Amino acid sequence: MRVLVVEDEKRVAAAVRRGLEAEGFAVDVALTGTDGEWLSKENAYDVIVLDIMLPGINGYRLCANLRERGDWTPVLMLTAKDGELDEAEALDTGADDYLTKPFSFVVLVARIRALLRRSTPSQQLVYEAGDLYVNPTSHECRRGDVDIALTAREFSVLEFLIRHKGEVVSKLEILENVWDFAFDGDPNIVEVYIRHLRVKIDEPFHKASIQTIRGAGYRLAASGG
Amino acid sequence: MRVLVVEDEKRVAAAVRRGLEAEGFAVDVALTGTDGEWLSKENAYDVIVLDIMLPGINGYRLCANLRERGDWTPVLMLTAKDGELDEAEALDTGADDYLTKPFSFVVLVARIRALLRRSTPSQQLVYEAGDLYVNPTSHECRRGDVDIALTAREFSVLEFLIRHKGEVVSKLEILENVWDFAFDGDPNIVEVYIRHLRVKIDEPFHKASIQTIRGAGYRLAASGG
DNA sequence: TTCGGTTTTCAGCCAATGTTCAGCTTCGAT
DNA sequence: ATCGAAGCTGAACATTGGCTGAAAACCGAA
Repeated sequence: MRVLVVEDEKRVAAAVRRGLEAEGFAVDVALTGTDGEWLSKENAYDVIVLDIMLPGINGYRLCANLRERGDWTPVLMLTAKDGELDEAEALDTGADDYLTKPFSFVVLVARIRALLRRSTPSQQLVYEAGDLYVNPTSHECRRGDVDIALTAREFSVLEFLIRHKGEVVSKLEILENVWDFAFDGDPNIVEVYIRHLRVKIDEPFHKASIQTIRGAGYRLAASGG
Repeated sequence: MRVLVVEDEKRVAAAVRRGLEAEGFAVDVALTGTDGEWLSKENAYDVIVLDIMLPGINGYRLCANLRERGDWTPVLMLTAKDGELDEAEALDTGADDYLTKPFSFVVLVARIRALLRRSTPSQQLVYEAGDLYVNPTSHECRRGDVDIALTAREFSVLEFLIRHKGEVVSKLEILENVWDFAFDGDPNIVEVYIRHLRVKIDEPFHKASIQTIRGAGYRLAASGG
């Protein structure tokens, strides 16, 4: 799967690239609208991630140009928090979805997958570890056949853990992937959410699927604890 | 795998080179930012390790220049303990990760591997020596099919030994690789940890996989003792 | 605006881990 | 057989990392 990222803030570009590559996408980055336009003509991408504010050609135009020449590659627009983007305008120019900065990897990847699913149906992702079941698409979580209600954050943390089941993931990795990459609060928050998850998905079932590896991080037992 | 190390403190540069070569990387070292820039243009590296404070072009600039010309080789930034690096700034210029001095080889190598894994997913490393099994990714250790719980330090020491199974490794090497560069405590600590490991991975199984080579160091039997 | 749920901060606590140390044992050279 | 160096060991001590409950801040819906 090839993704083109057009984004001038290097930091965001690098972060997005990292996140997507970790997911197994092949990523090209363009730092200006002009480069982006050129790359999009040269290559066939499966998705284009497009910032609005760009040197050279801006995101709206670039997207409009694509559609103009009959290129219907799914486009995901990125936009700063306030104003800047008029949702209507984005969708008018032919974008398929948009995302407000700052956002977390988990959300970004989810949106991209959603776009891909539209163009290439099939393969809906669900994760399992033992009798633990997590479906990001429908936002469902179950242990055996007991439904478990999770808040958005709790869900993201669990999703990240289960995607890496059996591996140790450090608190920092969790923080970087689940929170905005701009997040600079107390890393203790990860511990707090681990606790919430344990209370919801482990303790009632007398399980211990979330293990602490002191000095290294946490690990979700691949077999469900 | 080719690594470029740009670092002006000769001592650190030499240490890093040694450590990485021992890991099987091909290492080029540049002592100034200018040299580093030139080398990075001439050759295709898999990772670049970049100090911030450099004569000639500094680390930030060098990294920014790379990205500017569309080179997205993973960059790991090195930084002195306090101030100097603003994490945000490092990531702004397009670095993929950063590491605060002093750091240990094991950590450095782990970070580099993590970066490589992002660009080339899959291949998770596990080590074996006879019936002894060590998996750094999941932080698991097993003798036969008995799980063994190790602390972070113990694990690092064992990881180092098993990566060099069959070879004699000196106490100093262990110290330099597992502890921080700057560690200046009692070298006896290595003996202490060897003891801990023997108690956990050998004695219960009536094995003697960690052998003492008097006057030279230790050796983990390649056949598992 | 108020309210309830969610997210985040905070501070104290506890236990696991890391480190030092001093005395002991083993080894090998003489 | 003796001696010194190297290594072993158990215990004491210091430090850190992680846990937890509660309070504060935040946010969106009514």
